[in-house]
Amino acid sequence: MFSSLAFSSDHRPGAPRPTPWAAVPSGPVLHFTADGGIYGEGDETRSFYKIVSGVVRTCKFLSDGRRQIDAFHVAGDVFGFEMGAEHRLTAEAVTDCSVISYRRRGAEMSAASDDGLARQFLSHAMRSLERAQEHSLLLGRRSAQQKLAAFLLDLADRGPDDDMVELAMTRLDIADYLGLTIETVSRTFSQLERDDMIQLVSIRRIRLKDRGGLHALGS
Amino acid sequence: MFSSLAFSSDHRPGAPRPTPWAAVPSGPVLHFTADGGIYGEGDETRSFYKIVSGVVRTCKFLSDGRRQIDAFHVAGDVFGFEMGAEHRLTAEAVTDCSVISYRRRGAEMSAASDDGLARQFLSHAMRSLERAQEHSLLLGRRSAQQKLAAFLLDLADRGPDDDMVELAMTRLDIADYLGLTIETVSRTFSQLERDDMIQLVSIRRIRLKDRGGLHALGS
DNA sequence: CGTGTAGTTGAGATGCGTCAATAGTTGTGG
DNA sequence: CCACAACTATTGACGCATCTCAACTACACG
Repeated sequence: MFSSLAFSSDHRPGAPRPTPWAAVPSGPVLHFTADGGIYGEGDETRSFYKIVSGVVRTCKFLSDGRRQIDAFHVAGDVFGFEMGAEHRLTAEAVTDCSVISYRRRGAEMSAASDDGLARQFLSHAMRSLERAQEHSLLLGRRSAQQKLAAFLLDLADRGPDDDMVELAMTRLDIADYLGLTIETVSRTFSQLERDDMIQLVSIRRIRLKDRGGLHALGS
Repeated sequence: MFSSLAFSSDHRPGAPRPTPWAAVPSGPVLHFTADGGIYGEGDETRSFYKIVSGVVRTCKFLSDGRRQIDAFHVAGDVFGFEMGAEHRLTAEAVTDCSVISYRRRGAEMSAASDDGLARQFLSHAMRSLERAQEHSLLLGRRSAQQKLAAFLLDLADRGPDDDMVELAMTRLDIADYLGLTIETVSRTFSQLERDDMIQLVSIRRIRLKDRGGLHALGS
């Protein structure tokens, strides 16, 4: 099953969402423009963040410039929470976005006195772990078609319309998330359209015409 | 850097290790023989485990029988700790091994009253997450040579001898961990030997002849 | 209406998978 | 100690999925 695909949100439209980190003193709301950097690998972990609006990617880079995107984060998601002194990933805005920043020190002190908060952090970490493990299965053992199908189904599940997907990210982002090249992503979209499983309505809009078929690809 | 490769232990020989989960009431020590199942995906999470001796793998299966090994766990490592009611992975003994089982209920109750314990769980989850993310980078963006080189260097780092690696697992296990086939693993070992970077002393013993070269492969 | 960026498509190369044969290793029983 | 079976690993030949390089197209923005 492709229940998660290592996205960072369980948010479903209409589902009630607990107010996270209520006890953590929050900092200002920050705004970033598309492709703007939020923090880099190795930066000091002064804060972590919760998205108000927009999409954020967290990723790692190889020395040759290639990139592996770890996850896409959407409204309500928390990212950048670390135990160590440095961020292990880079965070960048995929679209224009607004995020609330929480002071790390504040969170740690709160956790020391607020047991429920420690629980929330743990719960968050375990959900992230689950997604990372699902993502490993996808990266290690799936074909390009299966990767794209799972990706689209996952996006559809969290969007408002079950059959229409709005892509916030470029083909390059998708490729770097799925461990492919942009050419393979593009060709595979075209192939899925020829197979009548999807319709490329516009460059950033995809209609799922055969969810059953897409799901079956990943058997 | 290949600092971790998603293995589950930071243990270095001789390094002091804190006694984890001291406040959790521990159950009996269990013994498993090589290739024995410890728990399966979907099993109720009654317990989690700490390894006394031996090696354990945690993995997921696809419907076609293919497997993605998530991590190899060695003495001192904790595995099987979950938030949900069911295990999301399968755990199997790679070698004969002994593990201490901890009752989940006990752990949760302790965490509710023991703040330090909640912290330890969080710390464990964050380390697992870090490894899973490193593993995703490896699976998504590395060649077979780079995967094997990183794997060997990681094993060497945690073994007693920096230049000699003892493989507890079969080629199939290695392949399923790195997202390859046994043939590719075997061929790549042979190629690395031809390139004078390693020596296949015996089927389960590999001498690293050029750590610098191996490291450089992953640039 | 040009210019730049993002996406698509094609042709060819290649790395890894698949299938198949061989070799080595381990365990068992005579 | 040897013979045999079963399992594990290696090697080769070949095919295919994906990557690479390159040309072309579509769209956004001045």
